[in-house]
Amino acid sequence: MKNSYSIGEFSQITGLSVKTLRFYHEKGILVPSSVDESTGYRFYDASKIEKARIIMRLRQMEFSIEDIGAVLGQCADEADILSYLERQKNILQQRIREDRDIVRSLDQIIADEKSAKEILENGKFAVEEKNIESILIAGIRIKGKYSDCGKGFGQLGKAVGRYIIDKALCLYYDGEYREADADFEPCFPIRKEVSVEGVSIRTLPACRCLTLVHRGSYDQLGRSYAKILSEVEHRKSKISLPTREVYLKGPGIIFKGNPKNYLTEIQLPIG
Amino acid sequence: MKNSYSIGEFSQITGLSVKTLRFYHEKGILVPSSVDESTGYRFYDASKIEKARIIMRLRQMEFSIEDIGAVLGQCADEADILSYLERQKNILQQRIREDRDIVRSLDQIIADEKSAKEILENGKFAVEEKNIESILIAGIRIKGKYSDCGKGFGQLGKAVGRYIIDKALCLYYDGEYREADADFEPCFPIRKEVSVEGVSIRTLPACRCLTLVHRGSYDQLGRSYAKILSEVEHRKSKISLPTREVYLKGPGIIFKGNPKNYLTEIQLPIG
DNA sequence: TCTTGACCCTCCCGTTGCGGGAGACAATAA
DNA sequence: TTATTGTCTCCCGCAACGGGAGGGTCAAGA
Repeated sequence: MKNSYSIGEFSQITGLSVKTLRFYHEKGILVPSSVDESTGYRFYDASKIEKARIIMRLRQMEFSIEDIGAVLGQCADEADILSYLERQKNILQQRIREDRDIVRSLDQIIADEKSAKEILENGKFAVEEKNIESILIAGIRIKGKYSDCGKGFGQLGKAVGRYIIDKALCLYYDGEYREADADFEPCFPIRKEVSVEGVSIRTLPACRCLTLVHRGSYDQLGRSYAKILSEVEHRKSKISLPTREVYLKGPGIIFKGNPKNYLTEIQLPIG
Repeated sequence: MKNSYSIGEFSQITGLSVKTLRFYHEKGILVPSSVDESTGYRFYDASKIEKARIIMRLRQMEFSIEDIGAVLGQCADEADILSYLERQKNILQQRIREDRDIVRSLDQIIADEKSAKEILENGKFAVEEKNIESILIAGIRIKGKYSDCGKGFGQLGKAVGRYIIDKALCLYYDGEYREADADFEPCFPIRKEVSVEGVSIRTLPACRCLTLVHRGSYDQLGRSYAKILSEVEHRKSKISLPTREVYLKGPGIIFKGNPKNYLTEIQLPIG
């Protein structure tokens, strides 16, 4: 058992690369026991093995070199570094929270795209009668032009973005198309009741609906309305307000995409 | 509404810093609509605003510049980038897992240190009679020298490290001190039954014990044993095997610390 | 028309924790 | 003695910018 190791041997022993050892020397956190003055060769003794182990442990816990320097300078016992440990823990927990938020958005986008793809491939694009379940929603009621709809979704996103669990929809309180003074309500299904100024949170009741999935840009929606309304007339059903549009696939969060592939489900509650 | 913005105006509009815009230009992911040949001034038109927004969204999701370049080159719709999104999600989930593991270790160390501090300050260091609850443990039984104990803990750490929920302990199956051929079992309390080759997983039954917390290095343990055994004799109690030592504070995960502050609870089960 | 201040340009350095490689000595083996 | 490792220092690169130097450009007021 020697008590003086060259940098290569010490690297073998500790598992730290030669480069890393030189770097730690430069940073002053793991200084060789001796350095040959003429050759500059570094030599480490056994006591440095323990120190190297400490540094590795701290690095595994994502401590910065600077922090490790401070810790090694001040502490000899774990009790001394409690504050450092807690700070590190907070930093990591913060990063976990951020990463989780991102993963949630990614999941949302992925799920949305997959279901849209499903519909595009297997959808019938015909009038159907369905039961719609009740959902908890957040909405902002607007009287004005349909083009203000986007603003409503923007506000909603800021207000309850964290709680959205499904695709955007819009409620229409007029029985007919209106160029101006339309009465409608952009909504998001949410997973939790929260109270936000100016946002209505409530449960939309279950209902039986005639539905039709419209494929294409929004200015072509009229055609699909014509189709579904002719079916309503044929059945002599009565529509109750508000009617709904569910935006199965619209301009995405990242890309606007091609309007030809937009999917919108028209839902008309009947009797 | 102009349709040509200087880099400063465009920076105001998009919220991206001038430096960042120049950087994105250099990387080729957000190229100005025109560059004045003589002055080098960059000019952006309205179409770039949307592109800037896309880039910001992707950056928020921690996509690298390189990936963003690839995405922008190949895709125009979210459906096209599903694979990228999933890859990104996996990367983030992996990081979350790693961070969580670190946080767990940190928590463990913090909790251990705090409870050790508590004992150091308020401990009685006298023989006490206590009820010990049953615990699920993982152990490796060893016949040899007490100094092999550390190896056992090492193996256990590798085998069930993820499931450890409390301080290390050791069971002693000999009624007396043995220099060689000692029969003992290093153990960790664990939170989950797992099966590992060579590791015994079982529930240690509850029992009533005489206990004494020893403060100091392990080679001084004999004194505390003398103290507690004299109490046993005084009470005329009978000790049942195995006896236990719980390592309340020993050489830490990071620092070895000062042996004078080590804390070891001796537990002798009585009739 | 001149000046002033705001704006823009390029180029270089710094960040973190190393890894890769060049060119030059040093130590060891055949 | 030579060949092969081992080691040294110095420099560049990474990712995604931020800071600053030193210099040219633009629009408005005097």
